[in-house]
Amino acid sequence: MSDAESTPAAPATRVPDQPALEGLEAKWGRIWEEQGIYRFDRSAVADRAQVFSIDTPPPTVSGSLHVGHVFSYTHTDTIARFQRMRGKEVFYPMGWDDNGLPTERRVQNYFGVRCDPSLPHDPDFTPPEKPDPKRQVPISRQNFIDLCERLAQDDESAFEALWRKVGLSVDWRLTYTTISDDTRAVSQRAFLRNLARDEAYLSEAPTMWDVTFQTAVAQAELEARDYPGHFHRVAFHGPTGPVHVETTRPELVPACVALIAHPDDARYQPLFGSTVRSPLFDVEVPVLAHPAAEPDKGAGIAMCCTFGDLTDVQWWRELALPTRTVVGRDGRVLRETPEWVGTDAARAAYAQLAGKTVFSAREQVVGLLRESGDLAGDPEPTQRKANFFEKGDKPLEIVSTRQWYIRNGGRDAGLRRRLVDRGGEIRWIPEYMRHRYDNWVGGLNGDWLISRQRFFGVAIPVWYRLDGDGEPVYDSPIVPAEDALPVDPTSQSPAGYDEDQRGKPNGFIGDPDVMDTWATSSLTPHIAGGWERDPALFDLVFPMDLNTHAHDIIRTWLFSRVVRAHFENDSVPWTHAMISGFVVDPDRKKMSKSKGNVVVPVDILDKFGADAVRWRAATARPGADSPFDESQMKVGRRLAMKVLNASKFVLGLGAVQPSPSAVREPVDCALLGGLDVVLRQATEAFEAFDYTSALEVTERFFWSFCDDYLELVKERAYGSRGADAAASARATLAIALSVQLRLLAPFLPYVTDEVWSWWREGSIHRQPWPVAAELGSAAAASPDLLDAVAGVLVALRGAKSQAKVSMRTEISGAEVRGPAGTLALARRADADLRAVGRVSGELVYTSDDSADGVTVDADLVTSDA
RNA sequence: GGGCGUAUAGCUCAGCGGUAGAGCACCUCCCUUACAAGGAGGGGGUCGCAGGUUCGAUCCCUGCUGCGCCCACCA
Repeated sequence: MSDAESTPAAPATRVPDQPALEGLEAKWGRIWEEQGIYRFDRSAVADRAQVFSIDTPPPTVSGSLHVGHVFSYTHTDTIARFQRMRGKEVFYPMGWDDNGLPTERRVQNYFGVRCDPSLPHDPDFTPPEKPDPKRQVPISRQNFIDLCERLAQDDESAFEALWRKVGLSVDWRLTYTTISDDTRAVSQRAFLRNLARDEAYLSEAPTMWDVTFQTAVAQAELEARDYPGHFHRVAFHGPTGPVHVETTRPELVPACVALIAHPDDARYQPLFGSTVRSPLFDVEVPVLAHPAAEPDKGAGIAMCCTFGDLTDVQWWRELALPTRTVVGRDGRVLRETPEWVGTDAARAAYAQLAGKTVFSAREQVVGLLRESGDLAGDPEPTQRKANFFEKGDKPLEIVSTRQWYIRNGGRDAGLRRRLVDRGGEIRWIPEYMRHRYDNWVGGLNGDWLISRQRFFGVAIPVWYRLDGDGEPVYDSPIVPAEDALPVDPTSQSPAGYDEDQRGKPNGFIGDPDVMDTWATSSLTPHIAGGWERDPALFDLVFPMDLNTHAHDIIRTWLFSRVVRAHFENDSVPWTHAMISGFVVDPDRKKMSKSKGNVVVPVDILDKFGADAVRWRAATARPGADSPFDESQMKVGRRLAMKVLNASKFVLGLGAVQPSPSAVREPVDCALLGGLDVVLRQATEAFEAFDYTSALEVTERFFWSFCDDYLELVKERAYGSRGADAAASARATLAIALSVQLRLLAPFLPYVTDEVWSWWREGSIHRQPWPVAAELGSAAAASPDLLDAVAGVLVALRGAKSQAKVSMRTEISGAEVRGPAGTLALARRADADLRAVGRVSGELVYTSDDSADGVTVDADLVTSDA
């Protein structure tokens, strides 16, 4: 068969005998880090056009990463790797969102402590050994913040380890956190600029308030949830008899400031302008008309309280109603009897509510109303929606507080329109995600509330003068110089004041609040890109090229960055937004801890390997939700294994020299012709951020390369038909392997770099993306020939399979029937076909243009024949 | 109630004016010296429903229905 001439020379390769996926992640993770494969090298960059910069979401480190995160970050990574191979210098930082409420909450549970800002700092404090969540130890603000930082660092290490395992090609030198000094300075600087331009302002107003965390929350953090309640038919005492309202919140009767019906509602028109008295509390309230009242809701007349819901706020504002607050910031009825509760009986009734939670107060009021005869009938159960803080578990109250806001168009149609237009400057992938943005921005009904009454966050960098009576002067805050940032106004004094003037008349106080974490993460392009810290860098990376995350944070993170870049840079923050779907459970339900259907990424990575998980992630198109299914991971694993085995085989054939000039056999030309098509399609898809199609087209080619082409030419590559024919096969195999490995590299970074290292120098991830020129003149060949040959090959195998014999079975001769065109092509590979089919005799080609495909009539040489 | 998406083989998804595709699962076969976490072959679909446009519709249009997500709905 093979003489000395045609036996492949010992290849200069380092192919292991038993290639395996195990261990690749540790091995390559280490090498990539040591060699700085993914480093952003600005010295290699002459201008902005050579950079591809990515704004990737800083995960909340106190939370947990789930498979959906792995998918979404992998999507980004495939693009990053493609762009890097295309010759771009990729700016791909990772951030950790470690400030804010989630970290505080985790610290409280983890260490069993709570923050009491009135306590002094204890430098020797150590957290309790056995945290008791029910009896949290009160500690000072500084001690609390120390614990937050400590725990965040642990969490960040764990997250980084996971991302490294996934194979994200981030430059880990660029990592930022949202609580670092640098970030706090950026966040405060941007805020001060907003303040100076009147884009940020302080205002006392009714605010959505979480009673558990005792902080204000923003519109974007609201979540409407079903909440069981009862309709109570309650009688107000009118001039001509009772006026019944229906309410789910009878405990707010003492907070009632008006009854309101629709101006056209004939039932109540006679009452407009008159007053009624509230039951139990005997407070006189007007009956008013307002178009927001809905005649077909409840009794058609509503009890307006300060504040039961956002409609109450609207009425209160538009009808200039008084404020009668009865629910405090702790979610309990105020202990002190309000001055508007006048009569002895009313005061006695109020006393029974004072200090109770709204829930207990409600029961109490219902009892009292029943006794007084002001409750008509029994309360009717109802399921209603109530607004919750997305991280909270009690319905929000509305309380009037002084808060900082950043304008976002919620109260300014012109600004709102400009921000919608900004959305139009961004290329959305998929396109329809733009609607989510438009809907959200178009539906805003208030500015962005950024202050939080919490501790572990970026301080609002302002102080307030105290007047001669020690009262704060809120309308002219004292601000620090930008070069003094970051500042902590609760421990540092403003310029021109001494610390001993803090809290004294004619002295100052620091703003005690911190900014919400979104107020800081809205600046990630600025934080990562070196805004005002490294202007040359910022010019190279901003506006960034790509933003990616799942669709749930379009309204928060995405929108807030658009707002900040609009104000600060008069620009979009990035030119492309690629939005991922969710990984949902097999029933297409959202994964959540409470449902117990969360898949832990580490488990799945350990079980199938990073390449397999990445493959599965890449099969989820942008925007599309993906049901989690382990059997899909197996397919990715099989592909990764196939890459190892097929490569080993190809290299073992001595196919190591990708020299296009040696390619002359028709089948070989056809293969490269087909690869040329694939190369173009994959490149085009990647350029359009369609990583799924890039993978699909590459993978389909790769499988047929393995199943058909490789089988077809292996005998020839061994030398069965002489040196030139062998050289043609080997050159083709080497070219095809080199190109396919690079096409697969963005998806399977571990196996492809492993295989690359067997025969080439350097990391595959720094190789140029393949181009048609590498294929030589064969690229122009039609792939049809290979398709025709594969058709005959399938028919030959089918004949054996149908006869239930081994594929090794010899065929003494066979008749191949099929369309003339197909047969003419197949004939050109007659020798290869006979070799792979083990046809000892002749293949007779009989044209039959009526045939659908190719069929084979084979004479099988069986042992017992 | 408004918006968006989606509906193709048991499952996950491609296709998108010209006689239905892939992978998984299933069935049959093959231990073949790259690969048994493999290989080969095969069965399986009136492309959600009803209209319309067209020579022709899974594909375009209209309506309906189911599912999912976002928003609104707290009297």
